[in-house]
Amino acid sequence: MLRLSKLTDYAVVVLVRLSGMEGVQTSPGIAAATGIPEPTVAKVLKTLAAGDLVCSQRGAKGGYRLNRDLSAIPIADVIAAIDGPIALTACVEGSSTGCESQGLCPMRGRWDPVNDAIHKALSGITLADMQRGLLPAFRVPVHQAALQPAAQ
Amino acid sequence: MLRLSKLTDYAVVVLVRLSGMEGVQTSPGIAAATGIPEPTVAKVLKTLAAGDLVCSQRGAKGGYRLNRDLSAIPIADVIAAIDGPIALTACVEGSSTGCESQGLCPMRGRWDPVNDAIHKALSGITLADMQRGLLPAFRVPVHQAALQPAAQ
DNA sequence: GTTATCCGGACTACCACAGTCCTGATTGGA
DNA sequence: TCCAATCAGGACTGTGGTAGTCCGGATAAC
Ligand code: FES
Ligand code: FES
Repeated sequence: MLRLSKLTDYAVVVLVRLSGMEGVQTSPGIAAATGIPEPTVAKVLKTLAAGDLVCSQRGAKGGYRLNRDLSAIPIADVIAAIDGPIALTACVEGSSTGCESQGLCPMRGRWDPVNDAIHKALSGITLADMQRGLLPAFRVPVHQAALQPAAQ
Repeated sequence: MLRLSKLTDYAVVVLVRLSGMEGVQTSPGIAAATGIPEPTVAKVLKTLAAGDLVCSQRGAKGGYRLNRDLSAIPIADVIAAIDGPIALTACVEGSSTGCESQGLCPMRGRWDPVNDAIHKALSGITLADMQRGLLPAFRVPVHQAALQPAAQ
């Protein structure tokens, strides 16, 4: 299904929420604002901090703050921070678990360009792009029939 | 990691192998030629047949045969046949498990353009492209046009 | 000193995937 | 006619990664 982890979805929500305020925001505050469980928000934020997407301030009155503007954060960075480097298959470079049939597989290295294409695609969309159209989202009725991916 | 299943990798290998010969080929034959375990090859072929990528001939002297040329099979089709419809997150259309916070999540529907961009990228690369290693490197359609969920 | 917050990790439950195998249905040939 | 080869479709199990939670410790404001 080519699906990315749910944590990445949360990360986008959290990052967009972080961009709204100027000062630092705490994990419980973001959890309350987004509806995501608090421990999960903390986990996401810690991972994002490790990926240099947000910076943290410890101690009382501490919290998290965006490191760059939303328009400077491509989705590829979020995915890489949460899910690790983008590696479609076990055979592309950068994958931890090497492929066992690298010696005789005729497709060796063939996935690399595909992987690169996806990476480029995800690097071309920033969080600011995703945020666009966010305003009416609160009152939009439940409606998901915009796309029909089963048209292959 | 945005990884797709290993079965999809096998499927590409199997399909490329199928394109080499003219007549039908059996599961054990392909397994021997590719080094992939025979039951796995059979499973992949059955799934590909269900997706109309290959056609099968039952009985003695039976086997599998490509339904279209490699250049007419985009990778998106292979992924869709093996891994199901491309759905990055649980919130995009086509996902089986709906998102539980659809009612109040501000990011609802925001992943659809991203998903569509990936789908377009994968539809622009065919198996023939992968076989040759020559890729239309700049056919990655991720620009402003891809962000409008009007196409497809 | 106390309190609020982040840090880093360990921990478990769960589910999708990978891989195998079995029982039929179909077809060609002996 | 009967048999052998082959696909069809599912059931089955082990494994690995993900989701989510929790704890003790470090840090900084008050
Ligand atoms: S399957 Fe890994 S190199 Fe081909
Ligand atoms: S997390 Fe599913 S709609 Fe936002």
